[in-house]
Amino acid sequence: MHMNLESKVTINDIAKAVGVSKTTVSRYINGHSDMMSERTRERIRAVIEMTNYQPSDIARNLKRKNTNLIGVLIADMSTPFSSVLVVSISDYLSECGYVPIFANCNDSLQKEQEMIDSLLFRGVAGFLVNTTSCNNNYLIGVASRGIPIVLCDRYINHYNFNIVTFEQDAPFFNLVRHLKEEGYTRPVLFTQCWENNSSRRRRKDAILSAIQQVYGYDATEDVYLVSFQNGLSAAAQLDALLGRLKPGDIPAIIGTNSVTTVQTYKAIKSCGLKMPEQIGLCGPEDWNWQQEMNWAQLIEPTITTIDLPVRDLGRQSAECLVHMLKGETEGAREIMLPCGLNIRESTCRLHSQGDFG
Amino acid sequence: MHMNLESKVTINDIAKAVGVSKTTVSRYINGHSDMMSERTRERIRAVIEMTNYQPSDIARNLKRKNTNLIGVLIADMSTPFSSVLVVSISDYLSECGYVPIFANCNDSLQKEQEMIDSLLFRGVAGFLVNTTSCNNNYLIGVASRGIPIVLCDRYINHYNFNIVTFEQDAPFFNLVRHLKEEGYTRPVLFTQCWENNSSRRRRKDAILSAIQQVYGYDATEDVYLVSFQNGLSAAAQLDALLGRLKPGDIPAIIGTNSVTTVQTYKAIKSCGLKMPEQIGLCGPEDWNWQQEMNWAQLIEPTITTIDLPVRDLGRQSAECLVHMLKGETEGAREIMLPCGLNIRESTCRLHSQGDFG
DNA sequence: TTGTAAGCGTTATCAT
DNA sequence: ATGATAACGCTTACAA
Repeated sequence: MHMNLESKVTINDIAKAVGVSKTTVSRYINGHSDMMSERTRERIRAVIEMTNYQPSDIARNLKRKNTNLIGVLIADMSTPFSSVLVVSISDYLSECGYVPIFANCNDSLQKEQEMIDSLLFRGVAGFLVNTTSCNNNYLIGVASRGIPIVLCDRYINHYNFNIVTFEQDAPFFNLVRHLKEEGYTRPVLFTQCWENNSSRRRRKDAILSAIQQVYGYDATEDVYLVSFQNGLSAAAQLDALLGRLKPGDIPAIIGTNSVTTVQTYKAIKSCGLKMPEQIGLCGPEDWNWQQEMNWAQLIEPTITTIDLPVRDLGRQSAECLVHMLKGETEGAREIMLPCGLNIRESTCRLHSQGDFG
Repeated sequence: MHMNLESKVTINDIAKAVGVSKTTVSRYINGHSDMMSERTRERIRAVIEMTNYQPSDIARNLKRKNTNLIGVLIADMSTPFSSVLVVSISDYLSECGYVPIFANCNDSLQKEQEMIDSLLFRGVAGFLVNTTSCNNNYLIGVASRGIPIVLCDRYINHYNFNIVTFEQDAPFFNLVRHLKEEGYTRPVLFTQCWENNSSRRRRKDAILSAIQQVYGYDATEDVYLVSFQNGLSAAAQLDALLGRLKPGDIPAIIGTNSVTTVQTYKAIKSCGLKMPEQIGLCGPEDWNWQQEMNWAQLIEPTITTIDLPVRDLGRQSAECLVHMLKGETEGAREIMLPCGLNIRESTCRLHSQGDFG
């Protein structure tokens, strides 16, 4: 059975029932029972168990002037990426006795600051943030007051935050090399705006640098900005790309996130291009849903992806924050999570008959 | 600019600065400034604004013995359904000044009860629950202590909870009628286990009843249990179905959730059946992602779905709970949200040339 | 080994 | 119209 639901039992009740002062009970609760008579200890234990007493977090927090609340700021909660992140953060923090409070910032810097304020007044012990902006003085201000902050897959300029990100260079290098091996002569980028999104920007840079290394030229000209608002649809950009192709060019498009990649997939399909023969497509898979719903394996052809371990991202950043909260920090550092490469049909011109998972 | 980040200012500081007692300041904060001199009121206002003072939630909660915390229990946070739900609940509650605390129950009744306990001790003001079980005496116990609870798309037997669900009868009736019109002679159900999932059970019943009405027979025999664990894969069940078909039967499969439907899609594809000609497929779309990532429109053929307004579910149940918290309740009631029917290629045998969005 | 008492930042009950 | 003062449930010097 569970707690006595009738009336909230307090430390006073326990003390009275046992016949000791509440100081003694408090000591017991907090594990300072070393210098306590075995008899007292046992009786307190018994009564606490019987009554199913649990100390009030609220009173505790008031006294200790700290809470076990963690503010978690998510740039845009409505993405598949975020939902995986949220689950993993939530699972780990509650394992450790912390309570995550999630705040959806809707990609608005202003909303983000409001949330920070509100969470601060609520007394959160630290922040886990997948922030909206690259230049976030407000967050820097909070950090420099000594409030523990860990960044999830985001950079902020001019300040050394603890940070957990995905490894970019190696996987994108491998991907680009694969594209070359498959005979694609023109690797290009389709990306949403990277202005205020540090991880998008880093990804773009990593890809350009991989192309530089593998193909030996600067592909900056082949970065296509995709947007879902102002006419820069994937379809429009695909048209633009096709128009700029030289004779003999075989293009391969790298999307910088799953939405862009999916939109590009649709565009390629509807203009009748043969994939992977005439054009290749690939992108990161920021979306570790149950295998049962994996779009990249559902559609035809299946899509080559770089596998971002979003669950790990959540867990590791939460772990890192918990370390900081316990004062076990050793200076700002960056954790880079290794990413896998899932080669699938959409980029395999040569062995189209191959064995794809 | 934002709050003074230097030191937490308390009601005492304000009182001292203004030169009044903290009682007066407290009155001001809580809007009991009716019988207060204009002068005092104004001076308090000014100092509060200057210092950016905000009363401590913790102290407040301790004193008032209630909090603005809402426990939100989610059966399985890792589903697309849940992630949409979480966002909408979060958005609405924080609009109203409440703080949602999400708990992932991992489909475990035990975990759910632990979470309830922990949240109760933490002092949550109420619960929003998408619970695991149909028979949840523990939850009933909590409810009968007067703690406000609203159920999201879930039923619990033997107790009248406030509840928000999806309308089932009309949309499934329309769907089944559509199947008949398209010439499918054998509507069948593919569903995961409904034992402990009240909404799955209700959906199954609604579909069977629709078949009864439209086709005039009881299709209980054509309910196929799909599982991702013990050999009852969608592929295996599809085999079973095909084996039981009579000459001339044209089957249409109705999945009870998106995962089942997607798995069935894969199975149909890999056994080479022509869809929609030889077999139909449809299911609910419990997954209102950005339109950009909608699987049902991404794959070929596109899939006919019943559109469950998950965002509305979250918002309405949160609204309902807030009403209860404010004491504006008028007895237990059920809100049924209307669902749309998206007819797409996968069930259109007759007008396969038709215009599908 | 245990207890007393002060205080965390509020609100609420009396007074004045 | 405003102020003392006592809680709320807990922790922590300091005492004993």
